[in-house]
Amino acid sequence: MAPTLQARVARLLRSMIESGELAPGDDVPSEAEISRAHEVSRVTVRGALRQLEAEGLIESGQGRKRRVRKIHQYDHHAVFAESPDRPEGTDSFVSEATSAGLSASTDFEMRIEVPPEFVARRLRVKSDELVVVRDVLRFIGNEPFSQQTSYYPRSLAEELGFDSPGDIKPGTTRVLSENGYRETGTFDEIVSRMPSPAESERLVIGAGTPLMILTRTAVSGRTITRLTQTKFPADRHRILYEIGNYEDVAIDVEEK
Amino acid sequence: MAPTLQARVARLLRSMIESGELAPGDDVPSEAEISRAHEVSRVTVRGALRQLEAEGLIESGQGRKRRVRKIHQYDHHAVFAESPDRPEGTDSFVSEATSAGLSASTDFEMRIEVPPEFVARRLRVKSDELVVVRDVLRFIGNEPFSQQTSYYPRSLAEELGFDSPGDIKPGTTRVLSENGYRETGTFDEIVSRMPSPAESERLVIGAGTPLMILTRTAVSGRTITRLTQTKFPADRHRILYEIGNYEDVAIDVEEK
DNA sequence: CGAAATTTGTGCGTATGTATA
DNA sequence: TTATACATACGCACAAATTTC
Repeated sequence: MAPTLQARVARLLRSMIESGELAPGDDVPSEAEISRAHEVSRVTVRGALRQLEAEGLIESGQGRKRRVRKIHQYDHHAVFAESPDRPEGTDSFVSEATSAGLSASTDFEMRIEVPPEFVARRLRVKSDELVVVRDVLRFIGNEPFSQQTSYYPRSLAEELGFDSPGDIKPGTTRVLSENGYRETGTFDEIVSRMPSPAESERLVIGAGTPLMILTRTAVSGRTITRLTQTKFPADRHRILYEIGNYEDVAIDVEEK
Repeated sequence: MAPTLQARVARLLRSMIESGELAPGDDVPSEAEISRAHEVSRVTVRGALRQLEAEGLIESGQGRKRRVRKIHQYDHHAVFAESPDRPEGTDSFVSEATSAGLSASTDFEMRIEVPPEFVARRLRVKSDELVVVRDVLRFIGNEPFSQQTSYYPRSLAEELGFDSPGDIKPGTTRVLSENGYRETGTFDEIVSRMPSPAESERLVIGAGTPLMILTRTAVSGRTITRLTQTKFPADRHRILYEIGNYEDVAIDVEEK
């Protein structure tokens, strides 16, 4: 069977991107140009471009020229990211970003609410029991970077005194650790899916880029201390797990 | 600003899905029906449906009715999946699947080739040096499940005798382990992106579902023993990391 | 800085092809 | 085989945002 017109146009543009003829950041030819050059209707051209956008290769917006998407790459070191053994008052996020010469900031919010069903299940609290929620939206410059929501059993938060809306700045794992709840185990779940419109807006996610969602349930001895769910726009993030001893060999992991 | 027509239609259908009025597996009303009911053109309806498809909420295909997507969920236990301490001749995949009453199978292929650049870098071999490649495509029933490619330094493969195209069935980590290369450390990278057309075809991935890619570099003492890259269609997979001791509390992690 | 040109987004109509039911 | 439903493809017009002058 012959490939369709729009498939042919898409393949042509795709190969231009993959070969580097169209480099990240470059303008993609306009709909009109492609239409004229290949003598196809604008509908056909849009069909082709839509495919490339869905593949995450290009980005577009009303009035803007289409561009070949460029991808940065931030690393989330899952094993160490929330370690209590780091300088006071810093997130792993802020320290990693500033050391790379980037301006990082966070929006912080705290509230007490009835937990979503899946949170209640993992924290083993009754579904009508309240939990303390800490919400962090992280930025690099003006760009949203990740969004994180943590849930704590209310009893635990009360015991350690972070149940008041007065906010305790970064370092809840540290507070837990210093009060006899050092984490002894973590259970991480990683899934990926396309963002909802609300998530797209909040995290400024273009079409064709998925969300990675890391859900960590942490344990101290026999106590479940927290559930933290982090949403990462997948075009800017990589999640790393360094396990065991690999330091003798220094694995080289730049890019891709 | 007033939302556009297609945005309104999309929002309406989305809320029907989220509320459960349209359940997973249900037929979505046809383009013609929606067009008549809301008195909008078919182009507008298609615009709305395309958004929902890009969000991964519905699936479509020429001639078929659109359906609300249903998602299974298979768990990849990253820490234990490739442990050498499992019964001979099984992968974690086959054993987990068959114990759940599912028919699992694999397509296996072995070859020797010049490694991609990122593989050479991680394995620390010269980019013109050959590596042994083992390729596995896993199925549940007739449905592709995941695709995995492993790379081994040729010298190591020769030493352990799995460098001939004669194929060694599952259990390379076991062979390594039994010959003095028990893994002492792993370095995992997890990224997510939309699949290329080739990947979509091979793994049968519908529009609106991302790929999760897990790249593991394994180390035994001072030797880098392998690089394994696994591609998971994100609608059917969850990657889990169980770290430390959490067994006293048995975290409840069904669904979502 | 403001106006004009460009570019993409939305929206209508119509027709034909093709896979599925 | 027939009917249905989606995919592709053409034409046109205007709106909205950005880019360029």
